[in-house]
Amino acid sequence: MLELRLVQGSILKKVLEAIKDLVNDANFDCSATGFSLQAMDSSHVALVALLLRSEGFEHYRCDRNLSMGMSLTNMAKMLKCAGNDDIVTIKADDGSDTITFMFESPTQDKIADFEMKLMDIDSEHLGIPEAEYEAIVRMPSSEFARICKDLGTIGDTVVISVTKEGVKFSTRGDIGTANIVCRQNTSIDKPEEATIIEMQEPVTLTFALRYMNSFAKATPLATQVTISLSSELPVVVEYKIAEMGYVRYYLAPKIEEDEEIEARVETTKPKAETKSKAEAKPKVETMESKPKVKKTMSELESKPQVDTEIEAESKPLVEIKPQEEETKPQTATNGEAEVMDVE
Amino acid sequence: MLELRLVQGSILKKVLEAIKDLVNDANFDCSATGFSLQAMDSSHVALVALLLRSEGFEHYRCDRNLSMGMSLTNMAKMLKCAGNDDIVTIKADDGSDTITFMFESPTQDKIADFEMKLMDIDSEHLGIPEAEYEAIVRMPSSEFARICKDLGTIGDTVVISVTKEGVKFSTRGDIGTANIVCRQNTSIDKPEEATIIEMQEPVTLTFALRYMNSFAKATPLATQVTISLSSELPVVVEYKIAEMGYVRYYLAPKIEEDEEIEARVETTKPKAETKSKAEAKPKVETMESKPKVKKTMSELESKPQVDTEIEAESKPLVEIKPQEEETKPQTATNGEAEVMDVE
DNA sequence: ATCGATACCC
DNA sequence: GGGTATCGAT
Repeated sequence: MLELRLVQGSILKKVLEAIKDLVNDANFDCSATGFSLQAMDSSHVALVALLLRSEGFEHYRCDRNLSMGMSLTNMAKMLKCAGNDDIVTIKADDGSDTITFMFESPTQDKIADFEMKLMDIDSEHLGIPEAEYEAIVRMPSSEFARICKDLGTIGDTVVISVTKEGVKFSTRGDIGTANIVCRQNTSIDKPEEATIIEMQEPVTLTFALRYMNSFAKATPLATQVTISLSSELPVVVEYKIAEMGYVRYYLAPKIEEDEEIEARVETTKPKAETKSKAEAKPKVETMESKPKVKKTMSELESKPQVDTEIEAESKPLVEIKPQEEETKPQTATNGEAEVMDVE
Repeated sequence: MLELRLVQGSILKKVLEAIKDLVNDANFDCSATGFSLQAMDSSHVALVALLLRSEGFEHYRCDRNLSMGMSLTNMAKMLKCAGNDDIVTIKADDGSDTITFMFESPTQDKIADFEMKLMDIDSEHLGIPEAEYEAIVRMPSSEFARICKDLGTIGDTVVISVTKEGVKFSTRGDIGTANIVCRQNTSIDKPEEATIIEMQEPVTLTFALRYMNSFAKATPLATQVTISLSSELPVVVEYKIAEMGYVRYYLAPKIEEDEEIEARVETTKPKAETKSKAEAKPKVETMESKPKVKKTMSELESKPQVDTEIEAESKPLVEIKPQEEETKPQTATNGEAEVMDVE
C-alpha cells in the first residue's frame, strides 16, 4: 500500500514537465526514504535523477519498497489535469498494476482521481558517484535558461569556462559567434539573483545545447541552479526542490577539438568503441561540421539493484565513455549490455 | 572604427522587429550624422527608411562613412539575445567583415558579445523626395495597428479617406464590408490618444493591407503614427523614435476601380507596362480576386551613391509607376534598371 | 506531432 | 513585464 499526499501538487506537475522531454518511460522508486527516479534520457547521453524526500509530503505511507514503471508522457498528461493549487495524492495498492493520482481542489469542492496503468520497465539502478568538482557555479535558474536558449539560436554546443572572475558561455554557428560572461555577484539583498562561483581550478568544458535546454525545463522548480564542473566528469545541473529534494541532470562533456585536431580526426576514422553514429535528426544546416570524436556518459556502471535503494548518495563508479551524438536506439556497436532496455 | 553605444538597447531590438519582415538583407549606413538604412522590401513594392541620429547615442564614434551589409534576419536573432534593459554597443573595426553587438545588463553583471558576418549587398542609395501632402493624419499607433489587423481579416486592401471630419478606413471581402471612422480629437490631457488631421484637400487612396500590417510591426517604437497622403504619391507611414529619428514606410497607392471598371478590366488584358506579375508568395486565400491593374512605386529614381549619404532629407524624384503585386524578383518586363539588385 | 512565435491576460 | 493560450510552421 502506497499513499503519498503532497500539498503543493504543482511541484509534481513541474517535475514532470522537467523530465518528460528527456525520458519517456521510467521507474519511480518508492521507499521509506522518499519517492525517486533515475533514468538515462532516451538517447542514453544524459541522466536524470529525481528525489522527493518523504519529509516533504504531508502524509507518506510506503509499506514496502516499490519500483513502478510509468510512461512519463502519460503521467504528465494526467498531472496537467491537476490545478496548480491542488493537493495531489499518489496511491497504489499492493500488487496492483495501476497507480492513482488524486487531485483535491483547495476548497475541497472538486476531487478528481486519475488511474494510470503501470508498465514493466527493465532498468537497472545506476550508481552515481559523489565527486569533487573543480568548479561549482550557482546562478539564477532563469538566467541560465535564457543563456542556453539564446545560445541555442546561434550554435549547437556551448563552451562553459569558469574562472574566478566569472563564468563564460560561448557558442559559434553559421551566423556568427556569441560569448556571454556572468560575473560573480553576491547579491546579498536579493540572494535569488546571486551568481556565486566556487572554484578550485579553472575549467573549460563543452556541451550540447540541446541537452542544456532540456535541463532548463526544470527552471520553474527553483530560482537558482547549480552547475558542477570538472574536466573528464559529467556536468551536474541541479535544481533544488524546496524542502523536498532535487532534480539533477548529468551530461558528459564533448571533447573539444581545435581546428587542427579536428582536421586530423577527419582522416583518422573514429575507432569502433567511440561509437560514432549518425545524428538521428540532422538539423537542416550547413553540414560543414566534420565528424568529431565525442565522449559520452553512455554506460554508467550499473549497480546491482539491491533493493529500491533511494539515496543517490551512494558512491559507485562512473565510467566516462566516448560520447555519441543522439543515436538511433539500440544499434549496439559493442558487446556491452546497454544500461536500459527501454528507450 | 565604429562604436555606437545605445543606452536604450530595446530601441534597436524593436527597430529590427519593425523591418525584418519586410527586408531580409540591407545595408546600414553609418556616418557622423547617424546610423541609417534604406531599402525596398523584398518584393520591391514598399520602401523602408530608418534613421537613428548620432545625438541619440550615449557614445557615437564613426571615423569614416561605412555601408555595412547585414542579414536583418540574423541581426534580429542576435538582438533577441539582448535583454530589454540592456545597453547595446555596436562595434566594427575598419576593414573588418564582421560587426559586433555588445550587450551589457543594467547591473553590469552580464556582458555578452555577438559577432556577425557582414555581407556584400549591392544596393543603390535611393533618393526620397520631400513632398507636400494633401492630408496628414496623426493617430495612436496602436489604434492604427488594430484597424489594419481587423480590416485584414475581412479584405485585402484598405481604402483610406480623409475629410475634415476624420479618417475612414474601409475594406471589402468575401464575407462582407467594413468601415472604421476615426474622428479628429485633440486629446489635450492624453496627447498620446489624440487623432489629429491636417488636411488641405480631401484624399481617398487604396493600399494593400498586407503591407500596412507589416508597417504596423513598428508600433512598439512610438505611441503615435503619422500617415501622410496625397493622390498619386506613395503614402508615408512614420513612427518617430524618441530623441533619435524615425522608421518610415513608403507604399504606392493602388488604383481603385469600382465594380464596373473592374469588370471591364477583366476582359481587357493588363498592358505590358503595368507589369502584372504573379504574386510571389500567394497566401493561402481564396484566389477569387480578379487581376487588377495596380499602381506601384516600383522604381524610385536612384540617386548616385555619392557617398554614404545619411540624410533622407534630400529631394530627388519619385516616379509613380503602375503597381504590381508582390513579384518574383527581377523578372523585369521593361528596360529600366531595377532600383535594388538584392532582393 | 512537436516546437516556436505570437497574442492576450494578469 | 511575465505567464498563459492559441496558432502557425517544421
